[in-house]
Amino acid sequence: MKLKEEVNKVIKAAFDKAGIEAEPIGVTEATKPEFGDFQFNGAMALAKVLKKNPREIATLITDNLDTSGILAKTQIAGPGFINLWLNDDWVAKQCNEAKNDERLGIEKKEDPIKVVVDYSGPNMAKQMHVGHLRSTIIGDTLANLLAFLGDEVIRQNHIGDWGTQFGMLIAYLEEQGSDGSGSLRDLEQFYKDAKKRFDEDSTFADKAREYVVKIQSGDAHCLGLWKKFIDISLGHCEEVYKKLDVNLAREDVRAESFYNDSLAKVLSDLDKAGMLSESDGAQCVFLEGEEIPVIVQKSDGGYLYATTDLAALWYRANVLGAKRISYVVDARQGGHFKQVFRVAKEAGFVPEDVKLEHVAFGTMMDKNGKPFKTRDGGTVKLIDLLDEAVERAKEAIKNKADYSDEEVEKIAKIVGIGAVKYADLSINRESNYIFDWDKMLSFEGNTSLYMQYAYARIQSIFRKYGQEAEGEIVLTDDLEHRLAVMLLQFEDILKKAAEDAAPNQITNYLYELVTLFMRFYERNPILKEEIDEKVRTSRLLLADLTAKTIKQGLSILGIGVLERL
RNA sequence: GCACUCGUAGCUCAGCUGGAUAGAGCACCCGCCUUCUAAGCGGGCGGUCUCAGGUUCGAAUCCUGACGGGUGUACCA
Repeated sequence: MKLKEEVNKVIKAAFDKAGIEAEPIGVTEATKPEFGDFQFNGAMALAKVLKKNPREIATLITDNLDTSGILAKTQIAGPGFINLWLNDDWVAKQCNEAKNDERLGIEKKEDPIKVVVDYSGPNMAKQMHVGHLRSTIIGDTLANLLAFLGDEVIRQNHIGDWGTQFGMLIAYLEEQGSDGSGSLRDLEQFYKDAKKRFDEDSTFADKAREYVVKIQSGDAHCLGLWKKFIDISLGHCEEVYKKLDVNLAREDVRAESFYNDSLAKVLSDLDKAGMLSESDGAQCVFLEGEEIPVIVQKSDGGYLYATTDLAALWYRANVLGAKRISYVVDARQGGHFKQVFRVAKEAGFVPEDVKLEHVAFGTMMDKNGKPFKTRDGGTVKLIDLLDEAVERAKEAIKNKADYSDEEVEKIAKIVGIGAVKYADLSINRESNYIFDWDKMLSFEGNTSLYMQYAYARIQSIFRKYGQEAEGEIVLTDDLEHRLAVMLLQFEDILKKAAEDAAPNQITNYLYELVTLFMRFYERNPILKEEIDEKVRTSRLLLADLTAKTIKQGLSILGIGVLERL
């Protein structure tokens, strides 16, 4: 239900009827319940244009507002605010329609486009650490969200599998024996050991350098080793994805190496476009207004990540046919993407109508506001964080109820992982954020558990009720009214969140929704004997729609719900 | 130096297409389980929205500047 749009239509109709030629600005949610459901603040702005005082204009508008349909009541307040109350019957009717619809009344986009969401992008030479969390889950959420709204989403995992360090790594892998899966269990350690070997033994170092060249020239033996290394390394990532319940599969992997054969063409195309110039022996693109050029080929002939990104942009726009390409990458790469996007557009690699966006996110800091490191200067491994989250959830559940071990496992996974994801998704992605182990694993207040708990409570009501609720939603008080209106806002929220690529708008909404529901739950009993049958049915249905909305919202965030908690 | 970004309660953060008395969570204090799950609900405490100008009927929100944190700044990704 595009709620705002419906209300805006009513305002527009009033404008037409009143003979006001200006296009009305959109309504906004009322800032307080006393001010109704929505407010229209356009009267003040029109004062100058129409040369009338704002209250007069507000009166003119309200006199022409149709209060026989969507709206029940209007009110002029302050300098010329128009407060709008939605009609209970109309709201109830919309809720009734939503509850009978699989998609909760949310239509699929009429004009879907292909969208590439580039996220996660782990480096194959390194263990995934907490810093990779944001890209992975923000990207996954964005992909889920766009897919739900109807776009054709193409997930792309641009893994780092190419570069000089792989010579060293595969040389070391070879030395460690044929299988490698054992010594590769801890990639961080493996890298350190290989590096140590590289630094201490010149014969090994020479071999490593030789292997780099060999992989790049397609030597079968080295390529085989490299593939094995990537396979094992990617397997580690997939273990994390599985634990995180992230929708990234093998077929979404489009590694750096995939673009290897296109790099020379990137250069020649840039040259054809007359954008290439040499500087200090390197091939560069100088952009107007930019101090630093985009280097696409080093003086030694090697290519750089800008070159790969250009090849990837070309591929995504022309082969995959994407109209929106979203890179969910650390904000520190903002300068890089700004330049690469410009080069891609100016060189015609990407058509004008394709939207390129860097969905940037802030850096993780420690409690002192310094870039995050563990005490010993390392990084917190993502897999350890996830395991710890599940462990803590387990502890919290154990003394709650008499669950079987199996149930405890299942619940702890959903609760623990949900908490970690929610903690990350619920903050504005653009700001830096402080990594706080305890906060991330907290189950109090604005956490995923709060939503899961509300969901479980609702399911519990239905278990107790023991039958399907048949009937209609009828709103009987202000709290039910507010809850119902909030439920109808779901689509508006999702649309905005998709546009802004901002998962925290969804968490904010869910939190507010659930807060309202919790109050409703406390104040408006459902199964008590003295409750009128029709009221009971209506409340049951309202609770049901709330549960479905929570479930759908959390599902977009990649967080599960439980029937019992 | 230049560029980007952030600065809101003791702490962690919302709010930023300009709107009415700036909101949560945590922490602290008080109240609520014979009544649908107390991982909950209600109430209290807590703010010169970094500072100074400007635009506006109206600024936490937009603009300019200062200060402070973070980040980036040609052959790593």
